[in-house]
Amino acid sequence: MGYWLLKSEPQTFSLADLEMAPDRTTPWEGVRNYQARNFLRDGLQVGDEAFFYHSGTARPAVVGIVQVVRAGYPDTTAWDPASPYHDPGSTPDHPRWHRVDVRFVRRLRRAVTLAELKRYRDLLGDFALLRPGSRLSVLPVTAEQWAFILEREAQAPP
DNA sequence: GCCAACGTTGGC
DNA sequence: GCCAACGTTGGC
Repeated sequence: MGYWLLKSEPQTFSLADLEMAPDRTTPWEGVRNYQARNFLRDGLQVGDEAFFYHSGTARPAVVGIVQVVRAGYPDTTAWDPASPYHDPGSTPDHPRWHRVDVRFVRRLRRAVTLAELKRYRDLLGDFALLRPGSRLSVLPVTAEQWAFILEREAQAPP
């Protein structure tokens, strides 16, 4: 089973929004970066778990856990001219962008902030989130990194 | 609001 | 294929 991290700006779509969504499930769509697209299309499998990460805030942090309930399938918002994610280069015959469906699992007992993760950079190894200038909105997490962040959750903030 | 990092575009 | 210009992301 794989582990991932999904970024979202809470003002656009927050963990609370997911909690209130029908079935507590949402398509993870609108990703328009090829590397992230490849993870969505080929990497994330049903049953995989992902951290829900809030970016673009004063306190960027891992705030929850979601589970993949549908593996990669075409992102139809790409060929919807009314969608902010419209991309005329993607067509039903040749979809360029993909999405997955994720379901809310739980909120973390406390947010584990980016600042905190940076303090433990040495213990986290090569973590995609901590790479300089990393802007990937979908990124892989190793089993060790996953376990470590859950350990941090169980402890008092540093 | 600023700025660094990065991806994409398009001229050549 | 190179590279400058531009737009976007996202932390601070």
